[in-house]
Amino acid sequence: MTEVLTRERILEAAEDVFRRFGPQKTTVVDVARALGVSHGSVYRHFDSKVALRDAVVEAWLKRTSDPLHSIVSSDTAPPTRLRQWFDALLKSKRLKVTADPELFLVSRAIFAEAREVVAGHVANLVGQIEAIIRDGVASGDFVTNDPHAAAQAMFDATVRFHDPAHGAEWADPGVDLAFDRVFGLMIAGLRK
Amino acid sequence: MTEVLTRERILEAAEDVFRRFGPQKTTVVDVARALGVSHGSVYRHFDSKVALRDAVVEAWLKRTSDPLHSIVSSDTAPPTRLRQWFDALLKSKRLKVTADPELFLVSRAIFAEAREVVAGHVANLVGQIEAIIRDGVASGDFVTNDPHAAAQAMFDATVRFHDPAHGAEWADPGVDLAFDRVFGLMIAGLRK
DNA sequence: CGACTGACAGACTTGCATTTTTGTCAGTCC
DNA sequence: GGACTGACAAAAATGCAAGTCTGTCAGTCG
Repeated sequence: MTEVLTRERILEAAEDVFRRFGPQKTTVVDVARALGVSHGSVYRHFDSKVALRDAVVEAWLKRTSDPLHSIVSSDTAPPTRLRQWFDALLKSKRLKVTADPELFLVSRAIFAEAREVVAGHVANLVGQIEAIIRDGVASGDFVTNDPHAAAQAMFDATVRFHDPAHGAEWADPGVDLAFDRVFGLMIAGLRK
Repeated sequence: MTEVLTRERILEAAEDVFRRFGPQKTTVVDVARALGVSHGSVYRHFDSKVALRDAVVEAWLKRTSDPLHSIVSSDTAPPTRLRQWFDALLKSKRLKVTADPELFLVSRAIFAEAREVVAGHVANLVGQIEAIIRDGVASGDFVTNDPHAAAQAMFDATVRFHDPAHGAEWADPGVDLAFDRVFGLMIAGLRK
């Protein structure tokens, strides 16, 4: 009758419970209870509560970067595509602040702890920017002899608009204008 | 024999005591004791402990922006001058993390609270960048029809390198390279 | 008269005893 | 035999009583 307990079932249940109670307030006994098992069983799949929390946030972050892939491989002109990509990234980040404030707060903490969960996520995003820049170089829209460095630079320069540490500033009505200015300067640099 | 109690004398004493004990741990009675007065007297000059703390941090931040003025008005070529200015800013910020970790931590908190103390500091810095950009436009080194927007963009794009929220990342040996990439892209955007 | 004091109420901290939670592991059960 | 349980020790969180700090204000003192 009962399904076998898998990593995936635990992750799903944990995300639900985290969302209800906030990750700070939920205990691994709560997660186990939601699955109808003892908390000892959860420890067969995750070494610690921190590992579980990180895995939940990782999956949640992955759902940010996945839909952006379709923009990367669209056939819009690279400068416009780059803008669409960033707009989608920022929109998704802002949605997360309002839709999942609890998980957003944890991701903020995890970013600060510089865990390698985040390094993977960032590398993925930078890779996507790089792909668009390479297309732009091929089409003659962009000029750069190091697309990877340019992609890193764009990611770093837009930290204020996508890093959870700055989440509070996104409510300010001036951020859109601020992003516009930064994006304009970057794209001018790429167009040379 | 005893001097009159002034705002300035309180600020000086408070900064000293904050540096010793950390602003969290120092009480206004401690500050008053350092001045040989009762804490009630401190309240004649500052409305609250928060107001005192903000004033101390304001003075401390002002000492960052003041020495940068001499770079703004130097006669180095604008692109080089802009780089020197940023190098000086980042160096000073990093010095503060190590030299005054206690005050640095408070400034982090104050930045997050978005107090208007910080708005003034930022406006000042952006004004300095703007002045260098205007010189660059005059000399033909830079092309932009909105030097103020360009200055704001440069400030926002370098948030990762000067905002206290990112202080922990400055220890990473890769930051210098990261700043180089961002600065290179921005300057290319200004040169057009 | 105005700079300054210090007693005071209420808000906020601290320290500590109690309870909860994490993480382990010997043992059960299918 | 391997998935799972639940009693257990150690670590961490909680609540709460006692102490400390902030901010005020009536009153002193030169």
